[in-house]
Amino acid sequence: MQQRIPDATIRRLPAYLRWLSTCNLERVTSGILGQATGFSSEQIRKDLAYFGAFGTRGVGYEVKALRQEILHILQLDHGVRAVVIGAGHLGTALVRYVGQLHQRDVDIVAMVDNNPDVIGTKVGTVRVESVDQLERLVDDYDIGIAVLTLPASAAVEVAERLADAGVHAFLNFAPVPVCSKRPDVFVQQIDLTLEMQALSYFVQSRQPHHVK
Amino acid sequence: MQQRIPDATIRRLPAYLRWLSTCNLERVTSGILGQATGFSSEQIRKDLAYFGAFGTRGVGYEVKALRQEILHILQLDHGVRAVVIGAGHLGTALVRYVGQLHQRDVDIVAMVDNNPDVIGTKVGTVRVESVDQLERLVDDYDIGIAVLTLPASAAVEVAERLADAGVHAFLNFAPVPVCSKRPDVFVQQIDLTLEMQALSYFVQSRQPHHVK
DNA sequence: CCCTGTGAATTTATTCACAGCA
DNA sequence: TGCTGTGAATAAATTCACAGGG
Repeated sequence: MQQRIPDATIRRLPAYLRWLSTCNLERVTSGILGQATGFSSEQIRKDLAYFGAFGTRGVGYEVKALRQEILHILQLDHGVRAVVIGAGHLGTALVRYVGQLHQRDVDIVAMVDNNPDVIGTKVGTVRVESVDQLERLVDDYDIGIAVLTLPASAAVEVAERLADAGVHAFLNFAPVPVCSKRPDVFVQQIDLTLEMQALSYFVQSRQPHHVK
Repeated sequence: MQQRIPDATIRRLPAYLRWLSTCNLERVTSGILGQATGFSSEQIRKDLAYFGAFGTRGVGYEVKALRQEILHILQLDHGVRAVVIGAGHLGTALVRYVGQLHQRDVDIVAMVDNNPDVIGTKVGTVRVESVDQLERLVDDYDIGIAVLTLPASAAVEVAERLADAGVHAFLNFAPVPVCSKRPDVFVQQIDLTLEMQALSYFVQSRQPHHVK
């Protein structure tokens, strides 16, 4: 074995995981899981087979064991800690939203802002820290992921600081590319206006397909 | 001509568009545009060539003309109207966020909620309407896009109603697949917890690549 | 016989390489 | 010469098809 795992596979695993966590079944087949998550059964079998043979032929997969397996693959059994940079509308909304879900796989341990009025306040159970403390925070909490919800003007510089401090994974809501020159850093861009503009095309073309 | 346009191409066009709208240049080359947006110059040339030959050999592209062309391709010169369903933390944050950007290509004309306390209030300039008025709203404003920021429990049903009313494009923040049985409906899923879980994998693997 | 696991075929997307026009 | 436009080559992802164990 030991071949490279497709990106696309990794992105589907969390969807499988969520369904497995809420299905209340002992066993599933790739067909059932596919129905529930919207992917084809072959795709699911192929995705899982990259990591080993977890199923039983003629029967299917043990839900509990499969769930553990995916948690392990995604390194969610270690517990990953994240910071949200920017305590504006979007940042606070995300923190509250994630807080509502009882899901402690990825733990948001702090928020960061530069506005003295919000530094020291709390959003749910999460404290807002000063951006001056950024490096210390990353170090103290062993931060793996940073969620960027700040203005484009500030995002590039702060991302650079975070990367220097050892954060190698970003979820970037700022409408600007960050750390694009750093191959050691993984950036997932989420850009609402861009998504909506792309949707505009698909509205008219009415193409018969779904995107995950 | 008249071949099928790759999805991936359509998703890149909005990024080109944004940069063209803010670059303050007369002309660009595919190389410059690539540098700025993080894509390769060949990819940009190929993307644009699907729709015609807009450039001049040895020179590059006329910024203003190219911008118009992309607006037209994405149907953003028509003006597309959107509703945000759910006036909770996330919904209001999104509306404020998009309101801040002066960008009237996709116009958020209303929000919808079922909570009597927020119905009738305003988020920025956008009014919150009752979910009872959903169908009338879609019809009156000729809504093309719906942004779903409501609980999973309600999302499926409301999406179905929207689709019946004629909305064929969704940006779905609810952690549940919607309208998966309707090939005429295009759904772009955005799922924060799933994205973060996938990031967790990439943190450890430190793969040298970027995702757009 | 059912459902997994997997090579092979196909489709989709990206990169290369260069011909051709300003 | 410089940069576009594009066929050809490559790489990535998905679907097919079926062998094989329970």
